[in-house]
Order: sequence, then structure tokens, then C-alpha cells
Amino acid sequence: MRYGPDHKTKTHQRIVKAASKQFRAQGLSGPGLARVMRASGLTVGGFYKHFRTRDDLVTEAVAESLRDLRERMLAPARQAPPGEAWKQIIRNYLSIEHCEHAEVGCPIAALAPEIGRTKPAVKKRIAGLLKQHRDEIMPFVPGNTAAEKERNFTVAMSAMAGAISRARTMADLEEKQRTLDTVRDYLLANC
Amino acid sequence: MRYGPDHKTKTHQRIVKAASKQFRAQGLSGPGLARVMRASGLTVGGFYKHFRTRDDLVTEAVAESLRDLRERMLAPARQAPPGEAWKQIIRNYLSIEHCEHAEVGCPIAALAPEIGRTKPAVKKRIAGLLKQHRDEIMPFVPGNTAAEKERNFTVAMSAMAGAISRARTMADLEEKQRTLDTVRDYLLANC
DNA sequence: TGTACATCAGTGAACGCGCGTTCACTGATGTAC
DNA sequence: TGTACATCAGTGAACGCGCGTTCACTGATGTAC
Repeated sequence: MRYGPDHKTKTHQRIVKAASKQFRAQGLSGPGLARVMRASGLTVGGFYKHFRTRDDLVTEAVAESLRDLRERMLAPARQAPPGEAWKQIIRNYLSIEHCEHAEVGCPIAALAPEIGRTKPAVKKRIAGLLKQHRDEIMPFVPGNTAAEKERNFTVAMSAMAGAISRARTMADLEEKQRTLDTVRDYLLANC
Repeated sequence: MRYGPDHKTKTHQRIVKAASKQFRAQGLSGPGLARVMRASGLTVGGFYKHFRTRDDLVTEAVAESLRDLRERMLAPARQAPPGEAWKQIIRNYLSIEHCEHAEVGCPIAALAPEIGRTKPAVKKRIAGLLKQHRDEIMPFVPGNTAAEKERNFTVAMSAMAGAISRARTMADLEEKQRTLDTVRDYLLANC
């Protein structure tokens, strides 16, 4: 073989990581395969040596985005003083940095409506990934029972994703910042 | 003239209304101009007798979506018993009907991330429409001061739009319903 | 050790298609004389 | 009243382009003998 035994795997991951950033920045139908491959240092032709269809790339890229997000949000939370982890996550999620850098941010805030519109087979797979993602975050959510934790997660996650995607529609930077601050302060005071 | 004096205006509105539904159902880059015109009973060629560019249609369609939403949500609220109007709006917004019928629903829940990605000129105009929309809703928002009302609006609107767009990513109907119910009950208990 | 062949990640051109936009044309009506 | 011309909303074909997908090919390496 021309390349080492893990060469193909590494190339595959490079494509998925490039796609993950581009989809979050430009939407699921934003970048074409040519652009994704160019960003990975390759040409279009090679794409189908790695994926069956574009939909497969979309699914893998969303999975990668969620992994990426967890690395960025959960790692800092893990070494926060006990009782502060969830607050840390909220502060991080509703930061202006997250809002201004969709390409390394939460795919729910960046892509939820588009995910809802994907064909059933794709949607089903991504819905599975999102459930798995929630399960990984649940340990950080405050609450005395599983039901209470789930309620808190649902309310906070909805408010946070909604706040970020609404803030991103705003042209006025001050209004954007005020939106993030308002929801952040509210959640910090009520969880 | 071949047609009556308001013929062109009516045709224009027909196109905008068709586009407004199609964009909410399939995303801002979902339907092409041919499809929008066909849905309006016309052919592509005539499009540029009504709009300078596709971006102009997008802007007008979002404006129409917000008007449509207000008609559907504010009219029922206006004739609710005093103190119940805002609760009525919340119940309406977080209903399974709204969730399942994006084409006649809130463009923020259906399109926020895509609006955030439009080119600056379009984004600026839509941001203006969204501010105007907020001002029309503010009278229904509970709170003793303007600042308190704005805080309540920001938190509730973020939570509601986030809940709907998250629910739409879910394949499991029960989970979807639980998400809507959880956020609805939370907001009803805390406003 | 040297030669012939197999493997396979990646290349680059080609395909049919739908896109936004342009444009010469149509045809029903209104206006001028 | 009748005829010639202007208006203009809408038509339908054409444009150049980027899309997802296919495919014959390349060329560096490993294997067989």
C-alpha cells in the first residue's frame, strides 16, 4: 500500500472535521462537496472513496460537531468547583464568543431547523445522536430526580439554543449582547 | 391596460404569500424561483417584473411571515380575558400544531440560523423587521417596567423558538410532545 | 535479487440537473386621431 | 365609429454556473515467483 495503515482513517476524519466546521458556518446545504474536499486538501473525485452519499457526510459531520462541542463545553465544566459546573456551561454557551463563532459552536443553535427538514432517514440518525448528546450532558444538570433533571435540561437547552440563534439574526451588536446577557442571567438565577 | 389597476399588486402579494409558506417549510434556499412562481400560478420569466432580486423576495416573504404569525397569535390573544393573553400566546406557540406546520408558523423558529447567515444587507433589513415584530408583541408581555417586559420577552421568545426548532429535530413523537409541554408548563408557571 | 502484477487512495473530466437572471416576444387593453 | 399605435404583465427559451455523482485513469507501494 502507498500509505500507512491508518492513513485512510486520518484522511476520513480530516474531511469530517472540515465539513463539520463548514456546515456549522454555512448551513447543511451551504458548502458543496468540492469545497469540503478542497478544505481537506483533496479533490472532489476522492469523496466517494470515503462516503456513500453526501447525506452520510452530513450525519458524520453533525456527530463530530457534537463531540467537538462536548470537548469545548464539558472539559472546562468537569474541573469547575462542584455546583459550579452547570453554571460554567451556561456562561460558556451564552458567551459572545460562541455566538460569533458558529463554526466551532453548537450544531443545535446553528442547524436545528435544517436538521428538522432533512429526509427521514437522515433525521432519524441525527435524532439518535442528539439523544446520546443529551445523555452525556445530563450528569451536569441540576435536579433531585431524573425527571427534574430532564425538565431543567429541556428548558435551559431550548432557551440557550434559541437565544444564540436569535442573537445571530440581530444586526445591532448591543442588542445581540443584551439578548445573551438576559438569558444567561435568567438561567443562572433560576437553576 | 389588460388588467385592473390593482391586478399587479394582488399578483405581487400572491407571490409573496406563496414564498412565505415555502421558505418556512423548506428553508430560505429551499425553493427555487421557478417553484415559487409555479405555486403562484405563474412562470419564472415574470418574476423580475415584481422583484429586483431573489433577496428582495426573501425579505418581503419574511415580513409577510411575521404579519401572518401575528394574525394567528395576537388576534386570539386580544380577545382572551385580561391577564390571560400572554398565556394564550404561549400555549398557541408551543402547541403541537405549530410544531408540525412550519409553513404557517413562526419564521424565527423555522429560519433563525439561516437569517443569521444571509448577506449583511438582507440581514440588516430582516433584523429591522424582527425589532418591529417585537414592538407589536410587547403590549402582551407581562412586567411592571419596560425593562422587565423586555427581559420577559427575550427569555420567553428564546425558550419558545428554541423549543420548537429542537422539537422539530426529534424523530420520536413522544419526546417532541414532552419537549413542548415541558417548556410550555415552565413558562406558564414563571411569567 | 529482480521482474511482473495487484492494490487502492486520490485525480480530473464528464454527466444531467436546477439554479438566478436576462431577454425577445405575446396579446389584451387603452389612447390618439 | 374605425384604425394604428403604445403599454406592460406575463411567457418561455436561453445564458453560465455549481451541484451530486460516476468513472477511467494514475502512481506509489506490497506481494508472488
